[in-house]
Amino acid sequence: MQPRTHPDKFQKFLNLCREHRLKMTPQRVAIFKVVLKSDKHPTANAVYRAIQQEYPNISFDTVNRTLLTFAGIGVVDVVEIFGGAKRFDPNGANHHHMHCVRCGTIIDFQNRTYDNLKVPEDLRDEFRVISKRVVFRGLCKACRD
Amino acid sequence: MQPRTHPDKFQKFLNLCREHRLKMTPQRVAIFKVVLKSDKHPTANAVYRAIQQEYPNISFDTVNRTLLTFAGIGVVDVVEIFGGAKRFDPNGANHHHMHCVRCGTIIDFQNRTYDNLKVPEDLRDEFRVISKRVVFRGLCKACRD
DNA sequence: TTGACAAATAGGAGTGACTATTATTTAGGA
DNA sequence: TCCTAAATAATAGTCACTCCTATTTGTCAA
Repeated sequence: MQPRTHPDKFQKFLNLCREHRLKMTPQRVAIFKVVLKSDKHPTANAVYRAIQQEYPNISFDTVNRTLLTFAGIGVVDVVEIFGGAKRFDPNGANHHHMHCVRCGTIIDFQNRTYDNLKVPEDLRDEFRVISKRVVFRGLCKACRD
Repeated sequence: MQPRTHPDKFQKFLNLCREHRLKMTPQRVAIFKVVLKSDKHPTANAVYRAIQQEYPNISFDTVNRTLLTFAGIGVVDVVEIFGGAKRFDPNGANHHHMHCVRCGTIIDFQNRTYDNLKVPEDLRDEFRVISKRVVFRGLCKACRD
């Protein structure tokens, strides 16, 4: 049941669900495992298609609703987009994004300096910041040529 | 025809359209003026509803297509979102965004330090950066209470 | 100034991505 | 084991585009 890799992530997932009184269904486990394994930033539909291999009778609505529930309790993140379907991110670590304006690919990258950006003093009264991210738009190597 | 304020922005708009061989139709002028006046980050539908006051027969498709055309030549920007309808931004100046996770409001803010973020050396080979933006997610003052 | 024509628009149909509804099933506590 | 609230499957409905086609209109060249 538990993936061989990421045992700590799976445990953290179980703990978050327990904290929020979510029932542990086989569908939820399967959805979590698919998102966790994905190195991209899958849409609800992409997760749905992957899950169907194992659960042919699962409904899209269940997948989508579950992903939104997971986002609500911090199991996954919803990623910023410039239109189109929502994308989900299992990457718990702080990271930043590059978006290719031509092919739509989103590339993660790490940067300690960006992680430590200070929120300007005058904004702290207006806004409680939960997450910070630097977003680049441009052309990836393949699309640049 | 030309808005009293922003004469330079309107001229820049005309120049960009001419450069790209776009015909200057009354619909395009009206759409540009609506987006320019908007201090929010309107959706295509919001622009459509505003335009209808002046042009009751304009079609949604014309508004949407025109906004995408404008985005393509740099007259407006498409703003990062976390789902839902595309949002457009007339603010030519470099700026950054705060998104309220509860009510969805997007607040612009200026920050010189963020404007001058250096793109990491090792990414410059992989990606040609066109724009940079810092994106906060959190709770605005109204939703925090 | 006046055609000619490619570009642009209006209206409407079609598609993808959710989102709501409802009957049925099930996880998890008493 | 039983009960109940939560979760799911199936499906209908809504929203945000996106495509298609007939008609109109800027723009340019004569």
